[in-house]
Amino acid sequence: MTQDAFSKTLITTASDQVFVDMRREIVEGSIEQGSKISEPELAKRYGVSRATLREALNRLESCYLIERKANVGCRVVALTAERLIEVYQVRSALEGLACRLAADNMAADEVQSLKQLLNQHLQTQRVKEGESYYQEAGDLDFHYRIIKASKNEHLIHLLSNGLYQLIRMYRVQMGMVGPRVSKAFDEHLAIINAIENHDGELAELLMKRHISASQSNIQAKFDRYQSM
Amino acid sequence: MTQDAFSKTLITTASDQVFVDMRREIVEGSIEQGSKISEPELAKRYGVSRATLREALNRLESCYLIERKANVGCRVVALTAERLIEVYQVRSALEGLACRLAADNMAADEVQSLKQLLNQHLQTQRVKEGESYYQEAGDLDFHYRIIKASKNEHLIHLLSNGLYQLIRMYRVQMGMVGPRVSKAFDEHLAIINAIENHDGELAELLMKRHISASQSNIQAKFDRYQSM
DNA sequence: TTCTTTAAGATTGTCGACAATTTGTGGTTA
DNA sequence: TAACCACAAATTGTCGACAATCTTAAAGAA
Repeated sequence: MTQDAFSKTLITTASDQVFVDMRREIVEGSIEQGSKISEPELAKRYGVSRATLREALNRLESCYLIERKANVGCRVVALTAERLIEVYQVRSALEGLACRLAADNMAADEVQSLKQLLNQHLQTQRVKEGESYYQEAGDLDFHYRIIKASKNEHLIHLLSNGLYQLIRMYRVQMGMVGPRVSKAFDEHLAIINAIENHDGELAELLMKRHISASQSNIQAKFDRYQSM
Repeated sequence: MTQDAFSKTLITTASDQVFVDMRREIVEGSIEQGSKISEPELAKRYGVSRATLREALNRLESCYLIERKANVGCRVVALTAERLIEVYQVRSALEGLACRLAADNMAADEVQSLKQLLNQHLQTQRVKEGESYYQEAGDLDFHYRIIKASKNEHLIHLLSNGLYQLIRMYRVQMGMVGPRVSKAFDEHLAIINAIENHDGELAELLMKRHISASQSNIQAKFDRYQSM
């Protein structure tokens, strides 16, 4: 899988490595959602001490991938329909804000670069039809750039380090890969235009609508998944 | 100081205690903003091992009160004008959402209870004029109830455990105590009315405006503080 | 049988010590 | 003088072991 912009984490220490590895395994489902986590077992598996593992667990907790209870232990987050709605409500508000700020702040060359990304994205799409990871990474990169362009460090952190891994987890495990391609492209284009015109209000509205559509899409998959 | 609803944390372990204690000291300024944190020193001061202290530091990091760099250490967050703006932009978006959801979800008796809180709040205000903590706690409780009424657990967690301690830190250390009392009361009342009428759109707008006013207020204090 | 109690097992919380890395200081060289 | 390097001190990262707590399963009472 090609790595998306959200997943790039500077790895310095052993616990960084464990954190990144576990994050990937949880998001991709290798470590099953809702399952209990045994500290001794995982420490052995990653070849580190429990202290190091616990450091990683702490960080996984702050990005909402695991939940802890004192004297009881950790559990991987469970993907429920309710949580999906909650997360997307929050995402909509935050990314709407990011998009409005981006419309205010983004320089002309940044907008051009974003347009270029979108075109490139479309090309890849046509050539590699069916290979979903490119699209997934592409979509994420688009959102990432806009979030970055908000220039609001707190907001950037909240979305990149906090929310997006959980969103990815839903998308990956629901098998969100193909269908919404061309439609999402048009929506992205409309958002860029609003940003280019520095129309923050419109940009925010379009982004919220875009995310709302994404939510409906994933929710439909979720319902199908549930009824199997 | 009377404790506000946001600060109530269930204390089970030693690191819970250290976490709550340090949080209070950082918010109130006993541990100076921007100062470096020495793990051995603080561990000794709280009478716990470094492992326990580090557990607490991890949690302080996830509520944005300290910042860590690998192999370098922790530093208490620095209260800057830029960060204040960033935090309030995020707060406005999230609490606006919370308020809209509350307007959709809140039951009649919950609304009554909220009205009652506001009245009680006003009484206390008149009696204890000058004693600022009541007001501070009262205002926070008002916001807390609305956030809770959103019924969105993710949003609740994001605001209560994530953002509000940092907001409190600004308010406490800037000495936000007295002046905006009666005006804030009217704004609170208008918000309740919108919620009672289940007018989510209006409730969101009013809450955002209320927070925006709060921001201007605190920012003015900040500028005065800076120029001293 | 069903509910409560109790004890054994397993898991998490905490500790002190060691290893790895960074920081500060002093000396050397251009 | 200024820049660079080397070394020492201090700090953070990591480890294995012990203490406190929870879970489970067996034994006993209603």
